[in-house]
Amino acid sequence: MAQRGPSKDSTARNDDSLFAMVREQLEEMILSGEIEVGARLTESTLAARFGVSRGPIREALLLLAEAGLVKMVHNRGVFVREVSLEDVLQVYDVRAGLARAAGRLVAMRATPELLGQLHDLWDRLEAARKAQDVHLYHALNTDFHIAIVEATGNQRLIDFYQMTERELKLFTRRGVGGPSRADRSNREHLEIVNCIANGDEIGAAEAFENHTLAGKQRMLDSLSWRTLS
Amino acid sequence: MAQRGPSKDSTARNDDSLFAMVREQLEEMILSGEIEVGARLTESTLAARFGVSRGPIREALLLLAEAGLVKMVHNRGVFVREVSLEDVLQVYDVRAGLARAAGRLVAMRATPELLGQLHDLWDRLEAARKAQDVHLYHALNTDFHIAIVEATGNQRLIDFYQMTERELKLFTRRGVGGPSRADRSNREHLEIVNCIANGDEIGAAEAFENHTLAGKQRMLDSLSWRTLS
DNA sequence: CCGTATTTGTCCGTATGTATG
DNA sequence: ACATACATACGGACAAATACG
Repeated sequence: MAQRGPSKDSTARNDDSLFAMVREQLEEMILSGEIEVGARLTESTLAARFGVSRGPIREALLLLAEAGLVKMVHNRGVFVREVSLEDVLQVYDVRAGLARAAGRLVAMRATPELLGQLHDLWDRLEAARKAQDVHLYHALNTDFHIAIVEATGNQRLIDFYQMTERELKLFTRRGVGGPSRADRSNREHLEIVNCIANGDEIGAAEAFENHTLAGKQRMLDSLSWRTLS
Repeated sequence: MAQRGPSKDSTARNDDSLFAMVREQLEEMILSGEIEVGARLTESTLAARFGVSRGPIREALLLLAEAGLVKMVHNRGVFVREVSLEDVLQVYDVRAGLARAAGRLVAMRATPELLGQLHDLWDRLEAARKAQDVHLYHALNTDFHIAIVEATGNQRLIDFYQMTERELKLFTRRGVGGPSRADRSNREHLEIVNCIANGDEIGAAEAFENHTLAGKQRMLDSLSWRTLS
């Protein structure tokens, strides 16, 4: 009897293990908003939904809890974590530090390929800004930051940054709005690229750090704009 | 039949769940060196050792893998991770960024209690330095850094810093040696404390960041000293 | 306040995949 | 290269704890 490999009903992917697959799918469902914030995740329900046993489900939930996406309460269950404004502000402060490290490291090992990629991303950011396409700008903005962080080749830095990315996405997925001041944001992007191109470690570190802190402030501004309007 | 609560043979602690208890114990065994680097961790063996089933063992191992202490290979097993020199250097770079964020944040919310604690730690560091007690200095050094990071009240920053702490401990537990230049290290500590006391955000950030990068260099120096001697 | 139902936490059995002689 | 042995990955079932009526 086929005890293994239940053939995965939808979006069949041949990943390492079942719990890794479940983890990815659940993460996507949570971040996309398919599962609402604060909702309860029942193991047996998920097991039926994914067509697997409760074992892999438990393991996936454990990893999601470690990643901060869900909260496990002993003998009570797991719930999608609600990220408060204070949480987000703290995450931004951490990101500022990570960004500084990334800027410093990437300026030491800038390749023509990376600079080309960044310039390309900048052009598309500029286009999105002029077209006032907030969603596209936001997506490209994330890509730009990730590209720099990944270019450091520092795996822990990449992991940490991705963790903050997930947490921020969990917060902002209910909709970012308001005037995002993309003009200033993209000017800062350009300064970062220039510092990297010049091999200016200190400048790149400072620019990326300040860009992150400015992003924190911009998010606060756009939030207060929402409450006022 | 008592399916729950197998009475825990040694060092009985009443924690939340079995997997949390197993995780703590295993982490301690790995970091203390009771389990050697590269060793294989067999589920059934651990299950017998801890007096629990393989379920909680799997979950604990999963968390340890996420923390970077062990490495899981699909359908092969889990092994205590070997931390290379490159890994450690990368961790130091990340810590530099985290330290900068911590310095900036803590200078904004310095309390007399914290300053008293830091001054006390500094005095003890100075005593350990003069007594040339390398082990004590190292332990106090860790306490000093942790105290600053925890004083930020930023939970993610604290978590990230603790992760780097574990990874470094996994590397240096085979013995740090050589001339550690504790005189310069503690001078830098004093500068950090002074900046915090003055509410100098930029200075504290810069001092803590540079102290971390200098620590990276000092570790490199002490390592080359070992290979030469 | 108590009984019942649902869910979590845990244990055990079995098939698959890898390593070894 | 083949067969055997062992460990992992998963599925299923039972007891305790919580939630609800």
